[in-house]
Amino acid sequence: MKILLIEDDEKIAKLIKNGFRKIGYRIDIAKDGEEGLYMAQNNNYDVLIIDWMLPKMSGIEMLKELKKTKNTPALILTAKSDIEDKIEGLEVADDYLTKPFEFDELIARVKALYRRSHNLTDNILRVGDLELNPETKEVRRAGKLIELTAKEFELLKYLMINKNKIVNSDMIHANLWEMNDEINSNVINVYISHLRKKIDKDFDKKLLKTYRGMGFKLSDE
Amino acid sequence: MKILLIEDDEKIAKLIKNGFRKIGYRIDIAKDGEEGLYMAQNNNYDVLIIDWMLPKMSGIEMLKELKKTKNTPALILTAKSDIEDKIEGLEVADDYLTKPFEFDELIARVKALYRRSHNLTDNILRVGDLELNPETKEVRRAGKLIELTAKEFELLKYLMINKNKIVNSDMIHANLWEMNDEINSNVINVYISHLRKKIDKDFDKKLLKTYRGMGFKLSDE
DNA sequence: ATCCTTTTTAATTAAATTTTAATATTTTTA
DNA sequence: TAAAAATATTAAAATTTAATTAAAAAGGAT
Repeated sequence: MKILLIEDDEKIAKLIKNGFRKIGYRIDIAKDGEEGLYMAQNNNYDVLIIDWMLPKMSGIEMLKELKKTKNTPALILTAKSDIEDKIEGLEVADDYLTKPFEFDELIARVKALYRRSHNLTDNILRVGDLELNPETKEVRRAGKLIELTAKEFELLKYLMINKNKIVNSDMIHANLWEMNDEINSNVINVYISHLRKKIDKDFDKKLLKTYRGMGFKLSDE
Repeated sequence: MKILLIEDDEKIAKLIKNGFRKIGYRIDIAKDGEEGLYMAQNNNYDVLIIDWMLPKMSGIEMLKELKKTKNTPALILTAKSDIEDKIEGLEVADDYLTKPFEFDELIARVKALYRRSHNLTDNILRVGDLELNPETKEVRRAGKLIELTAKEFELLKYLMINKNKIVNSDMIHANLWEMNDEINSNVINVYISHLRKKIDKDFDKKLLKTYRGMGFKLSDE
């Protein structure tokens, strides 16, 4: 999951970023409304978290502008005092949360937004006899539990969401690593290799295939 | 997809070139405005990427000149400082990007320009019962999945985009190979042969025909 | 701080695609 | 009909790309 946080207060930004990193989410940060708008327009984030009060362009303005062209789900952060008189602005947002808030609640709401927009109703992802439960983070093949590390899990989830599609390294990179992570090694190949060892090695039917010069595809055909 | 990059800084040029090669795009490089203009006028590129500051002729001048005769979509690269006072020049460009930029973003914008100019809405290409999905990179004939290598896929895509038209080896070469790749062999014939084996051999109706002295045509007539 | 696990890098090995080149086939035309 | 020209096919060489492995670095947990 890729999140864009638009928040001018560096401390809060860092705090939220670290919180989401702990649970394996990738997060980019924009420092004002304009930058946020630009980044949101030019990337495909799963969810936006936007502070109401921002330099250059308020969160609401920014979001109104964005929604003209793109429908990334967004959660607005507001102070209680703001909200009382200006509720109307919140209609563009998909959800909002008043500060101060519990971090767990922020996570829960972001997850909910993600699910809503991808219309995953807590659904288990399936490819052949391989199952992945995004909620419990359980992965099974032919009923047998498979243990994956966080990155392996994210990679598999990405491949499952894009099942039957060839996805190339750039797409994987854009989804599993943060924007400014330069990767000039073969991490992705290494993870593909690890994943194969865990999900395909002990089974006859291989689900994860390489398409040379094009990418990788997870499918049951 | 064929791109012309006009950039005098060799390092940056190489970087961009490699980035696009990774995702299977062909890219030629011009080192100054004049050379760029010449190459853009005399070839059919899908997209131009032009550095603003260039020896001999600035990117903007060059583009203004080009647009008199040809409407290749162009993206201008600028330093942030340039842009503030000279916005007016940017009107000739179809898009611009300020340095430093994220490579992913450049790719996304180039793709967007390409789609816009070709008004492609990511549609599945069809010729008779042969289908090619550029999104998933799936090729099927009569519903049956056909596996192609990267080059075979690109060739087929090119033929499908130009369905019912005779395309000759030079056109194919210009689109699937880089300009300075000298090919003095029969690669294209070899690929045509491979392609026939995969898409026509097992079927009665042959879709890919040779027109002696003229080229090849993919059609269902 | 230390240990353990995960992530990333780097080097090696393996494999498939791409290209070349030689040969065969088909079509044209003299 | 035979020779020449153009295209097809095939197999091998060259190149590129991916897989694997091991080690280093980074991150967490105790």
